[in-house]
Amino acid sequence: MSEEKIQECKCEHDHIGFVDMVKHDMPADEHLYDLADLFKVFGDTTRIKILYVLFESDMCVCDIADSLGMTQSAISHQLKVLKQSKLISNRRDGKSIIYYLADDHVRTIIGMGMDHILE
Amino acid sequence: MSEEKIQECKCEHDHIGFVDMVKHDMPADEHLYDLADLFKVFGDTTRIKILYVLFESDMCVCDIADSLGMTQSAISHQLKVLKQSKLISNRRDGKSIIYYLADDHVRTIIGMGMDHILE
DNA sequence: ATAACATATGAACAACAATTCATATGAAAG
DNA sequence: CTTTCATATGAATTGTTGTTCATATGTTAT
Repeated sequence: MSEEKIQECKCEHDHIGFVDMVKHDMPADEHLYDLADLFKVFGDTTRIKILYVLFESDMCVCDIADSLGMTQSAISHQLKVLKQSKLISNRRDGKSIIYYLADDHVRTIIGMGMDHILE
Repeated sequence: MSEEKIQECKCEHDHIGFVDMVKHDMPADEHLYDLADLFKVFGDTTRIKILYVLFESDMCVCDIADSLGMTQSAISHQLKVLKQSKLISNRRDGKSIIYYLADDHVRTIIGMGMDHILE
């Protein structure tokens, strides 16, 4: 046990009550990690830009790279991250791979974020 | 200009059209940074846990630390981050500083995230 | 088959972020 | 005013992440 590492303060608030309440409604650790990982994906301007680009139209990798003025490799790495989070998906079209938004969660989440920063 | 660093692909899609369209609807760089910064805040399990704790009740620093089994210092550092993003706010109550959720964006954004990871 | 092209990937490097530890601040009680 | 307590902060450390560079994969066209 590493309980002794955490200092107990002596403030007058109801420790035990809160701790129990929290334990009850806190999601499972696994879900908390997944949730943080999802938000991490939105926490990078390159990925946000890619998502905005895909708001407009399904698009191949090289067009995304050109649109953002970045290298194909950098974009490809980030597309992989976005795909792992199931925010985007892709299909082949001839030589190109076309990426597109997987569902509407992306728009909603980014919309909520925008609402907050624009107060 | 560093335009020559970015390679142009020769795929048959309508480059110029897309680039223009994107430029039109892409938010200003400043907003994109703010947006990414906001999501970065949600991209850490410690901060997510703190927010969940505050869903239950306004709470002082030491109670938050105890609830999560973490040191006061670690929590205090993260509370600062959360406050800078205006997700939480605080008030003094005697010797303690009580933190509380600043508005309902937090619940909505985390709710959207949960929706996505739970498919 | 072979060449050309679009995309993916692995390793390396640099920038960043989270926790710890030690200590500072600042309110409250004696 | 001095002590105590709750919180804040700075520096150091360690782990993580984004881009670049070089190269691999796999499809299409000749």
